[in-house]
Amino acid sequence: MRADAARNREAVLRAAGQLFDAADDPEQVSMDDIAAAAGVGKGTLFRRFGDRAGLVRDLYEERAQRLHAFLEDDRDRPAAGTVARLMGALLRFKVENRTLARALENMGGASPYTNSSYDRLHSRLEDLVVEARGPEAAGFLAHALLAATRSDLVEHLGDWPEERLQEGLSALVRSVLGPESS
Amino acid sequence: MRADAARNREAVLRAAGQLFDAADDPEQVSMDDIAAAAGVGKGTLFRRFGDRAGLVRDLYEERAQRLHAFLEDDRDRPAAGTVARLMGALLRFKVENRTLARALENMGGASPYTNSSYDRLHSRLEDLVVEARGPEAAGFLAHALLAATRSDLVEHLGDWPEERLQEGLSALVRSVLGPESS
DNA sequence: TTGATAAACGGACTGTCGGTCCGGTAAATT
DNA sequence: AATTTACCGGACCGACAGTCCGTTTATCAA
Repeated sequence: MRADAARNREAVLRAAGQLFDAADDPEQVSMDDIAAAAGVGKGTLFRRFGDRAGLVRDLYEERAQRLHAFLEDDRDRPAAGTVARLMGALLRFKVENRTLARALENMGGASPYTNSSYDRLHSRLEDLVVEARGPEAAGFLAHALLAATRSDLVEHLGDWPEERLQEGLSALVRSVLGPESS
Repeated sequence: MRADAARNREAVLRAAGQLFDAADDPEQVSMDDIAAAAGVGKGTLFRRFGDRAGLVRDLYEERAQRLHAFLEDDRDRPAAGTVARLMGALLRFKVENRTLARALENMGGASPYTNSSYDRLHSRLEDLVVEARGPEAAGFLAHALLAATRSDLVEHLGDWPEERLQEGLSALVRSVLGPESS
């Protein structure tokens, strides 16, 4: 990748990140806005990212790296509470990246599910569910846990204090994995 | 409402229903398509339904009446298994109305949550959760149960036999409400 | 240093779609 | 039959995702 290309890629991701963070609704952020804010032509956006979904996915996954790094560190902590910590961290992430997460999840197609971050979370969670209660329905239960952090649900419950959401999530985790999982 | 207006309203809902049923992706169905299929001008659509979201909501709620009628009948059946029956019926509904449900849930804003069908399901479910395990986190748990039937999840799991989805849902219900809930 | 080459650039352009507007049409009412 | 008024349809508009192509520039070999 040529140097100017790499520089522009960074500029675009940074600009898009700021615009999504500042917006209440992902639809307020157009591709033209992003190009303008990055000081770049529109063609550059589409050449690099393919389409809007690609740009949003790349930005989301870049931000999700922090989350996955945390989960990696978490591997050598006590097993009890691992799922609770994972879900807690995920909710934090969704709250901190509300608009970007909504952009990703509303993109149509199977967008909430066609990104590597989701796959990684799901397979980790599935393993933990199997460990805690056996293989029966483990795949589905892992999806169900993740569905409880869907960003439009978080948005819908926007006037709840985050603490209350965390308690709800925690009750859900205890229900699915058993009381010793906290 | 004038007679021709009522007639056109019906024609539009019927046409829209057929188009969504035939489509794989809600975005394949444009407002122009619906107007043309209904034999009606575009203005008529927007005058009656306000915008695309309004039309989709009205159509969805019309179809959901069957579901709510079933849930009403279900009130005088044994309490054990009520939640499981409700969730099962809801999943059936989502499968039978896959594309329409995706249209509703992807409409942006808090669209999956701003329709009377969701509110009714949520409050019924919340009551049942309170009855089974007390008020703690009941509201959130009811949302979480409903989130497990999100139509894009159903879509993502499109190659699972419906039976397997039902089993997963059933395992989730037993976890949240206790084993005597089946 | 320079010249050739291919990658990258940018912004004008296109097609589509949701939503509006308004001159015409026909129900309803007397 | 005349009048009113809600309703109709489709031409029109603005916005946006995505494309195209003439121009620029990084790279590298001579």
